[in-house]
Amino acid sequence: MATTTAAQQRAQAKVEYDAFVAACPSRKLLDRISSKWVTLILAALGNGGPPQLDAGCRGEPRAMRYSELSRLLAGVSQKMLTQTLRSLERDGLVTRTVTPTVPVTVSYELTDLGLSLHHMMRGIKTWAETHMDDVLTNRETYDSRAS
Amino acid sequence: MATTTAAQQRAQAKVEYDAFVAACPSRKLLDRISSKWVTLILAALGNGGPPQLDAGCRGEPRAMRYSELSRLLAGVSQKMLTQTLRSLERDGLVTRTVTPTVPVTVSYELTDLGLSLHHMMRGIKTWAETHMDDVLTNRETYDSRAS
DNA sequence: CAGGATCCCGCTAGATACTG
DNA sequence: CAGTATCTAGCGGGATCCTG
Repeated sequence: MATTTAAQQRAQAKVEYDAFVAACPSRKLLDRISSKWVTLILAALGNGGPPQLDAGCRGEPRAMRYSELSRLLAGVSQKMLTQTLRSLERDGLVTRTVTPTVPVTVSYELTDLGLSLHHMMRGIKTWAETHMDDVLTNRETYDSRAS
Repeated sequence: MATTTAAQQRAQAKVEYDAFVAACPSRKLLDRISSKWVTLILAALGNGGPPQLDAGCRGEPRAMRYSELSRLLAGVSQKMLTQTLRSLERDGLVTRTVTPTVPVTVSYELTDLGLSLHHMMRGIKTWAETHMDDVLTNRETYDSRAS
């Protein structure tokens, strides 16, 4: 007979990862995915590129080329874009497909895992955009009070 | 008659902020809220402290004292905790209440705005915890393939 | 107890230049 | 086109000491 019961195993699995604990790997994972560029890349791939002009009409998730992403995420350096994409690929959130044309074509696409994270994070970018004015107002009052 | 129609104003408001644009203030805001400590602080205040042992039973949002937060967010330095709380207060996401006892008592609580962001972000921490194993597996296969 | 103020280090973002 | 390589400045963030 096993020394650990099924109940004990379930209990352990339940608290297996806790990001409140410093040493927990999920803390590191949380740190990686809590980044500006990750949020924007997921939003780009998950919504099928730039926001449509006839807003409200969000695109489907689709593969995008490196240069497309580079153009859409204005101001991102090549290094950061490549680096972030690599890390996402390593974690299994995106796939990297190389088509040996001349010149070579590389496209990125969300995996199912990446798509599930996108669903969690798509709201963040929107939240920042829609509540920007509130935050700006709050800052003004805060700064004026502090004198 | 105004030179801008209501429709034009609505159209402008609709694309007022876009985090894909480098110069947009929402890009900076996104950067601020996309941080490990922000995510964890919001999770702490929004779920009323540490995860209940009888899991599934999430607490209500409630005020927490500085020392409570400090204990819960294992490994956070005083500097980062104070700094992050200040920034959240300035942006109007949390309130800071000082009770003039001896010694002084300081508590933090989510505002409505902070609560709305918490609803967007609560999933992130959970996602990291529940998909940790998947990610770990993906990393292994990635690293082994790359030789 | 709840910070403020400093010092300081590491990393990492960003710019630039080069390449298959 | 889609990167890699290299360098550097800046700052995120930890450690320490101090205070109301």
